[in-house]
Amino acid sequence: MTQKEKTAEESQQSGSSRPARLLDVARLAKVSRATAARALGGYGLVTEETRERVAAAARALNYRLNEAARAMRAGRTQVIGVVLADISNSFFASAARAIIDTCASLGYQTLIVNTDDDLKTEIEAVQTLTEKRVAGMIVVPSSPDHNEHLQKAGAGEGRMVLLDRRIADIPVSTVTTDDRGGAREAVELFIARGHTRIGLVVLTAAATSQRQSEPRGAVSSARDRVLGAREALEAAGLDLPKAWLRYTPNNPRMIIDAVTSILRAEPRPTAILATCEEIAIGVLAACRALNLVVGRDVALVSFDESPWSGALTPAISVVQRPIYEMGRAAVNLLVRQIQGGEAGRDVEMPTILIDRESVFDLAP
Amino acid sequence: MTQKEKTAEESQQSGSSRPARLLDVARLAKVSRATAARALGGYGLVTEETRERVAAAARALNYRLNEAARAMRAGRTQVIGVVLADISNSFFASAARAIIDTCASLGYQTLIVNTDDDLKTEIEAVQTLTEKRVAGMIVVPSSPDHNEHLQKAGAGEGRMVLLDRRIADIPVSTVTTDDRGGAREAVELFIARGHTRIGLVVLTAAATSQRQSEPRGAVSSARDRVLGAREALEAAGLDLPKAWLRYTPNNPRMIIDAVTSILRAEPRPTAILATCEEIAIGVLAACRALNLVVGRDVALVSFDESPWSGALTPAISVVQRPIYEMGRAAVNLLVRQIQGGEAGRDVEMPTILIDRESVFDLAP
DNA sequence: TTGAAAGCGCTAACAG
DNA sequence: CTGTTAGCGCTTTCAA
Repeated sequence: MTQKEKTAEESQQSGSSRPARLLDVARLAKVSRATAARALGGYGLVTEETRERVAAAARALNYRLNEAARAMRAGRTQVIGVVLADISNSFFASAARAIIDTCASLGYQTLIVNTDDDLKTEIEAVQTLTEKRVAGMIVVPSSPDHNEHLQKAGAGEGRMVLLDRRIADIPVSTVTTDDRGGAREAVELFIARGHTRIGLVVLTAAATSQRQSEPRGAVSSARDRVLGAREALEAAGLDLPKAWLRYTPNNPRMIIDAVTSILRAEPRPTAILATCEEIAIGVLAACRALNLVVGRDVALVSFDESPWSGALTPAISVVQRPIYEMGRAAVNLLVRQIQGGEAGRDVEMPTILIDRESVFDLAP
Repeated sequence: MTQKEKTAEESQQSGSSRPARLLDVARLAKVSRATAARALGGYGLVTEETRERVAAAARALNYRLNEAARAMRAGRTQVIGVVLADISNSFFASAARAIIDTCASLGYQTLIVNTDDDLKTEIEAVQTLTEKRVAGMIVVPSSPDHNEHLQKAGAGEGRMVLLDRRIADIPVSTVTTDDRGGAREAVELFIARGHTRIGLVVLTAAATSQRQSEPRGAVSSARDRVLGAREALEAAGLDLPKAWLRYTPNNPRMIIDAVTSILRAEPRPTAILATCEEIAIGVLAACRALNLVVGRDVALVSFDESPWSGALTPAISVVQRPIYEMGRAAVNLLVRQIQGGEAGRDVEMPTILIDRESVFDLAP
């Protein structure tokens, strides 16, 4: 025992002393640090007897691996960063849930950052996560145009997967849903029920106030939903006049105003496609205020299933997206990149139209 | 230039080389590591000129601090761990939003773990976070009884704050709301409107199926709401027969069953207090199925405001909790502990009863 | 005002 | 099968 290392008190009192290090365990078990590491880490060759002695020592000292040290040595953490607009939004919350679960099952922890769809915040977040040496990140990009920061981070050591929104010309794999197809089906349902005056309310952080034309910087999922709706309308020879189309930022008051202005048009649409839950809520609120009844005066389909949708009267028809699966797929793609180094392809998941009661039959 | 350290290629090509270290910056700026650290870290004494040279070098090399190394040296990370039941649940999602925001503004990142209110998962989560050397954690405890793991983690280096639920006999500061008062006010509102048959549906992970008596291990917030409701009933000389009380786990089907069985009682209650959003949704669904109309046949008050509550017809009256403020308070308490070492007191925040349309007047 | 050097706790290459 | 040893990148005395 000629070890010259600093003598740490081998006290077992939990409160007073600093947490035990590997060295302390090794000492108590009367082995070297290397052996202790092998025994605890379950790699290399160690006698069963030694292993047990080490395990006992670790238990006695209440030893916990110092992840920071391990991360430093490995040059990388077991952490995956998630950059999204707003965790309190139910879509992102569900996606986060899936991401956290999947990460946990693969031995990763999850660091979450909100951007409020602000590009500057997003750029900072990506930098911070890079500094933290996360193993990879999952990003819901706030802008379809600006991607230098993603390029830089994704190209380097850190792996990256984009979620929910595509970005042009960037070699980063992306998990999305078929928003276009979902919107198309929704509008086709309206048309099949006899609706010809169909309105569309689009939520996008790119708009600063409610407006009739697509703002610069609208994100792919929002644009795709408009595209899909237009496709279905065109196929049926129907028009989408500006009076029935609104883009609005995510603000309850402005959403209600946007819906209201559509419903005040002459003639007013008999059906509205809401591009997300917030808009659907706005449609409900606006109809209430205008004394219109959803499911009788105004047909409604909304993107994204919510626990409320099916419980309301009338039950709201929705374009359901496989949110949990999206989050899981993103993590799997990312981890495969981290571990295998393979590039991974883009994934586009199908939507499901759940037809409930909010799309009434418009007698011809 | 007789530095004997390994020569790292000082290439500026972003893709090929490893990220620049402090040493690389120091070399390029022709100073020592210590000086470079001082210049970049903004502490100690450095000439303005040197500082600028270092800054320029850092920029040129696209230098990013290695947080893992810093954490290892400091023995602690700039990360706060959050252990909660389910991030996809809107209450926790909002709390998480507040926590992440507040952490970010104070220079901390946020690691989130879901437990699904499972004690074993919670114990593991606390251990993992301890291993990661988080600066502190915010825990929504899944059980009012088992606290050894929290004691151990909270007593040692890592600081801790409990959120939403109290635990007996533990020296850890806690942020809660006045659930008892909130429930009391809600029931008082029912009574003021002439309701005397008042039902109560309580969500608790401690129940494995819907039942009429309080399960072991129900969490303080759930129990307090029952207590508060009972207080108001007693004060009015009213009874709470078992037929009008149900405890149910968080499962849509079981929630609906619980509500349905109450509404099938003879006589049936004219008012129901729902202890959370999930229950409120269940009440809506059950009423739908039974052809009862909320706000006319059944009065409803629910805990926790949701964007849907005010948009529905009838608009749902709720006991609103200051969720964002709770999360913020928890972080502030925790960070004060981390930095100042002070113990920090418990915080109980008030609720607000928002009276909308779901509590109708019961003519005498 | 700057530099040299000693570790933080862990892992892995190499030697015994 | 086990031990010795050399760092990972950073911060921080202590000396110059």
